[in-house]
Amino acid sequence: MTLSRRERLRENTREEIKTIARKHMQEQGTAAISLRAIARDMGLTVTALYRYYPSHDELVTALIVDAFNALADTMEQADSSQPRESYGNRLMAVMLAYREWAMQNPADFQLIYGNPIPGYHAPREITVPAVIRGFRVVVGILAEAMANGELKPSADYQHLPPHVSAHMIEIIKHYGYNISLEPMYLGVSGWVKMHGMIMLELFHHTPAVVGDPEEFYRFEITNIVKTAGLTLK
Amino acid sequence: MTLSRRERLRENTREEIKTIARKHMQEQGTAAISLRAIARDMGLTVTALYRYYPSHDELVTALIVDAFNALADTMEQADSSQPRESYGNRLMAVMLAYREWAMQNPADFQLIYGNPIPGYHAPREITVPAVIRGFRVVVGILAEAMANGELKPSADYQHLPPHVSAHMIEIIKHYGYNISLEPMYLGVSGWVKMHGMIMLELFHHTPAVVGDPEEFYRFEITNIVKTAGLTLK
DNA sequence: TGTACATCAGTGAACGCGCGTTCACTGATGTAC
DNA sequence: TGTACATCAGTGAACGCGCGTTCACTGATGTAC
Repeated sequence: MTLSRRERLRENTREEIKTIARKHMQEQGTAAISLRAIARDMGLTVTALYRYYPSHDELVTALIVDAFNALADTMEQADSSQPRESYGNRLMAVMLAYREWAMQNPADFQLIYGNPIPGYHAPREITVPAVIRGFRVVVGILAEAMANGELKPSADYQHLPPHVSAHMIEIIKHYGYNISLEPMYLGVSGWVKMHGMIMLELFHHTPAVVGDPEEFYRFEITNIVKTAGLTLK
Repeated sequence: MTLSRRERLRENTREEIKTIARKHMQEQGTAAISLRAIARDMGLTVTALYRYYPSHDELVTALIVDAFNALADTMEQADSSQPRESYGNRLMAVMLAYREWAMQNPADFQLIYGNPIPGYHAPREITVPAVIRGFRVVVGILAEAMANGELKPSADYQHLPPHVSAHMIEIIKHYGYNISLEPMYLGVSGWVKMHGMIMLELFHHTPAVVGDPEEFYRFEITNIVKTAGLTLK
């Protein structure tokens, strides 16, 4: 579908607004996204922005959706950069890409996973599908590995508390993940650790403890992958 | 050291200011700590507050220090609630207390571990010792367990990347932790996972995935403790 | 025990700045005949 | 191909609100002789 000249200009302006909003987030934090400040930077009056986003909240929502999608894009790319049958390497690549993206886009990461913006409530019907996309990448790799008998059966997950396993099975059905409980559990368990390391690094808590956060991260995710019984080539 | 009547009243007012600031944080987020709003709630003029805290930033610093200390208090109490020789149970109790505190004081947890407040920079010489206190509890338990031969030697930590192990050894020396590298690594590795689960729960990302975040948390930390070779009684 | 003086808590006006949103408008660009 | 009209981008004033900080001040409480 081709866009008219006017529509193209309009799209450009919408993108420019988001770009400047992101710059402000990097510099002042996610709470500092301000229509007036953006307008000032663009050499426009505030009111002009209302032609592009009907309110402050709509702009924030657009930024959140963009961030989730950019993160998922990065993960998908990392996945496809490795040979299909090297499940361990694919998982490593995805996890490294996840951290890499967070470090290069700290404000966007805070926007989607950090403190909520005061007074803003994300509409779940918009953000949830975007989260799913990223998680699906991890789950997909684990499912393929399992199907090919490369996942070490862990004693752990058989003792999962009843509510947790029931809910995970529910989720698997609901989102159409084509996997069993074990890879689902492994995915979540690895994800929370990844997330902890990244959050702590992002807010400068880990460097003081581990020295080199990237080395530490790499070490930890290597262990996760090995514990799952996957081999690295 | 006894305080005069005036000094006691003064201390009360300082505490009341912080209490109301915390209430505002819970309701509006950490970025919403405002001297004017606090004064309004107390029935005072803004300028009166300047008698108690010389600036907005000083108040925030006081809140941060309080939060770190309250968290460390909770951890120490949990530790001493268990028999001295039940290292596994002590560790479990401390980790459960850590989450419990975060859930009961979400705003304080965000204040110390979440997005920084725009324009505020925490003076490290004040906050760092407060962080150390909590970590020392975990490290202490691991050290005692190790001294009593209860820690399973893990193959993992021997392959720690050079920068990481060097830095950890440095930290052990600097803060006078009386432990070797292995319990230090186990402490950090467990901490980052704990942190990830709590952060995700705090911002409502996990419930959608694991159903019951507390059950999941308990399951994961039980595995951490068992993996370290500690027994639960 | 009473009085003079210092200390302290709190006031009120002001400065200079920020924000999101509504409204009636001007002037340029695109479209239909 | 030229003209009339509709669509769109952007303006400028205004509303009503928020914030931290400084300053000169009043009036109550405590202290020293």
